[in-house]
Amino acid sequence: MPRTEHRRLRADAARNRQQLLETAREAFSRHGVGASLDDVARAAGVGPGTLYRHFPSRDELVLAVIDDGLTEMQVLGDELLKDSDAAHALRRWLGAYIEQLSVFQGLAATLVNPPACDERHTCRSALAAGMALIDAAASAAVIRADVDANDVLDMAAAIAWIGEQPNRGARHRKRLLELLLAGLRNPPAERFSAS
Amino acid sequence: MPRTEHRRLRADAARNRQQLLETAREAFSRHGVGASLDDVARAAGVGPGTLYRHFPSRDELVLAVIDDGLTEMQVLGDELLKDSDAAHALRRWLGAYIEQLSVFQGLAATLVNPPACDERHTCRSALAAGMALIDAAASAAVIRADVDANDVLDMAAAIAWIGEQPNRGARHRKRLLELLLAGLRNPPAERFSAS
DNA sequence: ACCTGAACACCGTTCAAGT
DNA sequence: ACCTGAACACCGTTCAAGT
Repeated sequence: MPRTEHRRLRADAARNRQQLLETAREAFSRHGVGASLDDVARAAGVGPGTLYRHFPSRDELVLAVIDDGLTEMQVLGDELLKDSDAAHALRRWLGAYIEQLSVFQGLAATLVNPPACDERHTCRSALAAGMALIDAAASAAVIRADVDANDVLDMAAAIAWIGEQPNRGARHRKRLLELLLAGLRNPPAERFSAS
Repeated sequence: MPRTEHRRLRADAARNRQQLLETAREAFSRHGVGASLDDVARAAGVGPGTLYRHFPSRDELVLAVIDDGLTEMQVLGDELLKDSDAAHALRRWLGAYIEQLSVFQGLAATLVNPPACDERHTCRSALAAGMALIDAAASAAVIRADVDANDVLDMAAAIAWIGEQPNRGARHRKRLLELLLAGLRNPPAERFSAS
């Protein structure tokens, strides 16, 4: 069952909520996560107050819209954890994560924002799955053991952020992911003298 | 002479322009580059129309405020180009560049945006200086020769972007820069099988 | 040539009134 | 219990009138 109906709602309220989610997805696709919430409410056929009742903040609405995608990230992470090739598993997951953060313009910022992406959200489960993969790769010694897993996830989000800038796209994301992976794979600076 | 007076202006116009720049710097420091332009104009003692006359867009104002900082980046780049240690020079410059992009919340996005950072701006000279350093490092074989210099600059901006997110800061930027440098220094994936 | 500030359009958010 | 939509505050942007 979809997590978007986890709470018991009156029939009309559930319908409104669903309608808001669909309309919001459409609006975010077209105009990014900064799309006008007034327009969303209007297109969903409800008053602005109804939107705010269901989703107290923009971030809340954004996270609800991509809830399914985040669940997929978690499921994928759990599956890839069984993969015997930890390096391959990590690359796959990070690639998928970056693409997930790129479905709406401005989405990366929402996921990187701790107040938005808190314990109540699927977002956290997705990140936890990613951290497990990073840890596994470190244990298998296919990446360095001295990197902070949160830094890796931050870098992935940063790559998605770059990709959503003008004149950039999927190709850039791929290249930058390779750059990140190269940095993970290799020992810290030797030839680079500190400061 | 400061580039902020490159055009001849009537005395009162020049004074207004200078006042706007100072007030804007203050506002951007406090509220990020998204600060209210109305407030800036009010605090500078001019009407909103005057602000728009001097700076047709927010990006234009932002770039004017950090113009000196960008010039410093260019000068630093030119100096470091003479450094015999190309790896050290690159690290120094990228570190300074990341810090420069972190002086205001949201600044990194402005610099990454091509329509904002175009040929008329000091911003381009700064980026050119950085690219020269990257090329020099590649020629000296202290970094891989197959990385796109623009990707490196993008990554630096992305690191600054991460650093301006909640719960992150200068320490994160340092760590992530090391991660980037490790990726530059080392050959592309071997152990990581493609796809 | 430059400045002023009213005016317009738009948006997020709240809340009293309704069902 | 939930919805409605008017109302409020705020902001970017323009432009006619002024000096």
